[in-house]
This record gives sequence, C-alpha cells and structure tokens, in this order.
Amino acid sequence: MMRKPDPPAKSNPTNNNSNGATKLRKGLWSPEEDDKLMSYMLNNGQGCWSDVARNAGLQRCGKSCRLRWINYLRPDLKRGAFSPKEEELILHLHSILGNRWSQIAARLPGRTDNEIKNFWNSTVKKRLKNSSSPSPNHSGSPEPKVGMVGLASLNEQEIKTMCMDSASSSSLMQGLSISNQYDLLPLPDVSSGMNGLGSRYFHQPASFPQVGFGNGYYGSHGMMMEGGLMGGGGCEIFIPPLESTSIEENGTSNNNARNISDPYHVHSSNNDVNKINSDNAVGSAIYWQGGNMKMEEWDFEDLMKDATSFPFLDFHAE
DNA sequence: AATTGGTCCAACCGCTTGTCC
DNA sequence: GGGACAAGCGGTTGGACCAAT
Repeated sequence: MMRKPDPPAKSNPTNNNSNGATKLRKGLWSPEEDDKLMSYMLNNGQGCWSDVARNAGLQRCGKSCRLRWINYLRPDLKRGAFSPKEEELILHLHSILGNRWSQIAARLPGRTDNEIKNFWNSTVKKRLKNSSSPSPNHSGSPEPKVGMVGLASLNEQEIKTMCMDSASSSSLMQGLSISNQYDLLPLPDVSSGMNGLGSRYFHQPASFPQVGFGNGYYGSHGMMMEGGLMGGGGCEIFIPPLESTSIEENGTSNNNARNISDPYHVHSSNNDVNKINSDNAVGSAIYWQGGNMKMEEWDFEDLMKDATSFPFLDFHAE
C-alpha cells in the first residue's frame, strides 16, 4: 500500500553507491527497516536523529527516521479508528486551536499529529461538507452557531492578546478576523441548551458565507452536533490534563503498550497538575514555570480553563 | 471483468523554531 | 549578533485500496 518502497539494495546492505556516498532511501519503509529502527530506539533511545539513522544502519535521513518513529513505530501509539470520544475531542480542540495538529495530538494520547491531520482532512471535512449544504437558516435570520466554543467566553483583552500571539491561519485567528468584521455580538447564555454546553454562540451574519473548513469551525460545529457527534448530553469526555497519559476508552491509563525503555514516555500522574506536556508526540515534557511559559501555551491553558465550563467535559483543572 | 473515480494515509517537502558555538 | 545544524510542524503528494459503473 502507499508508495512502493524503493528497491532494496540486495547486493549491498549498506547501499552505498560507487562513489562512496550513501544514497538515502525514500518511500515506504520495509519491515526490515522498521525492525532496525525499533530495536535501535528501544535499546539506545533517541539521540540526534541523524545519528540514529546512521547507527541503526538505516539508509534514511534522520528526518525520515524521526517521522517513522513518531508516526508509526512508537510503542505507545494507538491503532485503529478514532473513537467517538476522540472525534469529539478533536472537534473541540480544533475549534480552539485550529490547525495546530501537534497541539491537538498532545491532548490525544497515542495519536499523532499526522493521524489527526489526516483524519481531519478526510473524514471530518467530508462529513461537514456533506452537511454544509446551505440551510434555509443561513440565508434567513441569523442562526446561533456553536463555533469557537472555548474562545467565545474570553474577554476582549484575552482575545486581543491571542490576536497578537501568532500570525497563524488557524481557525482561532480566522474567527477573530470574523469577529473584527462582524463584531463579536453579545452572547446569550444558552447553557441550558445545546446539550448542556456552557458555551455561548457566535451570531452568524445573514450574509456570512458558508465558508469551508479552511476557515475554521465557524458555522460548522453545530452541524457536527446535528450529525450526532456532539449529541447526547450525558457524554463524558476526559481531557487529558496535558500530560502524556494514555487513556483507554474507560478513561484508565494505558501502560501495557509501553516499553520501559521507551525514552518518550513522560511519567506523570494526574496529580501533577503543574506539569504540562505540550508535545506528546515526542514526549518531551514542558513544565509550567510561571512566566517562562510560552504565550501560546498560556493561551491554551486559559482556553482550557474556560473549557471547564463545559459540563460534558470531565476536565479537571485544579 | 475491466475501468474509473474517490478515499485514505504514509511519507515527503519546505518552512519555522530552537539550540549551540 | 549571526551562522549552522537539528528538530518540529503543517501542507501536500502519491499510490494502494475500494466501491461504483
């Protein structure tokens, strides 16, 4: 499947060409390459990736090795389809973070940014596309939409702060540009509706086009709810407290897939509320150090604090 | 059975960011 | 300060798969 692996260098395991320079392979990884990388990583842990590639006897660039490890070989990766809870969490996080796939992946233990990105670009987009045919409401009276669910309750100063944070093209920024253009209307408290969501609505101007997914969640999230993903007020989601803790469907930690020598496992407990791992993909722990915390992460934490207003999110902000 | 078009997803590419000297 | 290098990240590509025709 996928790209065909380059023809293996049968006669010369080192795959060196005649002038002595190592020709780096591209394309699909062979099982042998996977074995080499896996065993090397488990035995030696991560060093410089170019060293990993060289020392593991792989004719791959370090970058390729890194990608293969992160996206495929890591022992703590989940496999298989996204669960409804994961889908719901992705939707929520994307409404807050936009296309910051790594940030989203950091909150979905065992999932990679690539996986989430692919999931989003295929499944979710398709679903929204299928359900985004203009409804009568879009051309008529403004219909409350659930978008930017975490952002909506931020005050103006917080929004401005985030506005200065990044030139990202995420839905967050796009949502802000929308708010600039159309004003962030006073948001009625509709927490009793929308399955008990403690969110507020953005009002969609009657003339506001039904922009595609590239423009974020505006006007789309509600459709997902209509599609059932957000349905069921009793649905309970556990948002990992920004730690590299695998969560099984029942919310318990998943440690059985971990190898003790896995250098990427960040040991953590739910009690370590100040410990923040914003980069689960490689397991590098980032700790909250007060003012040293990056602005972007502060924003997210603030947003996630806000997310505690969602009764359906069993989020433990302490 | 053959063809075609859509979907999925692993992997690559290019850019940005961080770190070291 | 700035150049070099490594790592991280998001966007894109390309090929296998599969259903429809």
